Amino acid sequence: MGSTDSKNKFKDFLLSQGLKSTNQRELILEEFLRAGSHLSTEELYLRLRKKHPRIGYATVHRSLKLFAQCGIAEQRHFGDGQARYEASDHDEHHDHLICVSCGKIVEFEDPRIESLQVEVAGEHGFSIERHRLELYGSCAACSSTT
Amino acid sequence: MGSTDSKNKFKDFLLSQGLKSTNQRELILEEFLRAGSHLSTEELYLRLRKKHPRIGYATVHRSLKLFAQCGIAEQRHFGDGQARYEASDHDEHHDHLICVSCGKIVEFEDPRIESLQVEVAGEHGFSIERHRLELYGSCAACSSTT
DNA sequence: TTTAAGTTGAAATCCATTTTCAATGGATTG
DNA sequence: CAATCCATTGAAAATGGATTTCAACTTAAA
Repeated sequence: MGSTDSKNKFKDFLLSQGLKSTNQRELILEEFLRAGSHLSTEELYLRLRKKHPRIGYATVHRSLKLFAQCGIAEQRHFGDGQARYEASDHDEHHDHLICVSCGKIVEFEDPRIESLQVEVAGEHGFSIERHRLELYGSCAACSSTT
Repeated sequence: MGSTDSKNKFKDFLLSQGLKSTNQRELILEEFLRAGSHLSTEELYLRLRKKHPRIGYATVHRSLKLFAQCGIAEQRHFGDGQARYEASDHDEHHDHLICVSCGKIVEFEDPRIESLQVEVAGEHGFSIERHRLELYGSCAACSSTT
């Protein structure tokens, strides 16, 4: 999904909900899309503050929630106690590899795992809505350093 | 792993760390083993309080952390904002199915998924230490009620 | 404009978790 | 057994990320 698509989708969302387009929301969305994935609220706030010191943490927080509601972002938790957000890519679901040493996060997808999940859930009478798969370990760089 | 094993393992752990066996720790461990899986600190504390009103929340919290350190318990997060603990079963790893409607938690394991995880991680140069796989959806009972 | 309603940012609040600290208790030593 | 040392306990306070409050400010519709 291109960044223009996301911006339009967000505008449509605001309209449809009777919410307003504001300068802050635009700035926050732009920085969010520019910054790449897996940012915490805090990190996005700090990045924004460099150029726009008047934007408050609460507004960043509220905007990220709106992005998630609208479907252009997704909230994640990787066990460090902070929520992180990533830009949605609705065509492709993906899971995460997290390096416990340097914090690097790599996305992957594997249809074989996906279908096994559905199968296993079915055996227990469950129908899956969503799932979370995270692999924690050492990336190539960190493995070779040890 | 039997409950006697866990108790012995915990005593050995305390000794090896220069920590002390106390009445509270024994009571908390017994209730933890008796109560079954996926309890939050709060839930365990409330159960204990019925029979032992003098045990404090902080002590329950600290004991659970000790159980985890010692390897007889594991901490989990299922996205409801509370940490949960379950008794370790070191022979068998397992993952979780969580019903988003009634909160029911079912454990499962699938060696095929496990080995695919190792394979996929290897393709990205990662060596896995641990992973987390959670499937969220509706259990049989909740699906039929809708 | 004018007006009604949503938005903003600083500060306050929330809530699970974690820490503090004075009192208490376990275990080692003489 | 008594003395001593040091870990433990529990109530209360502190912490930290997430969320809400509220008065001032914007936006967009009339």
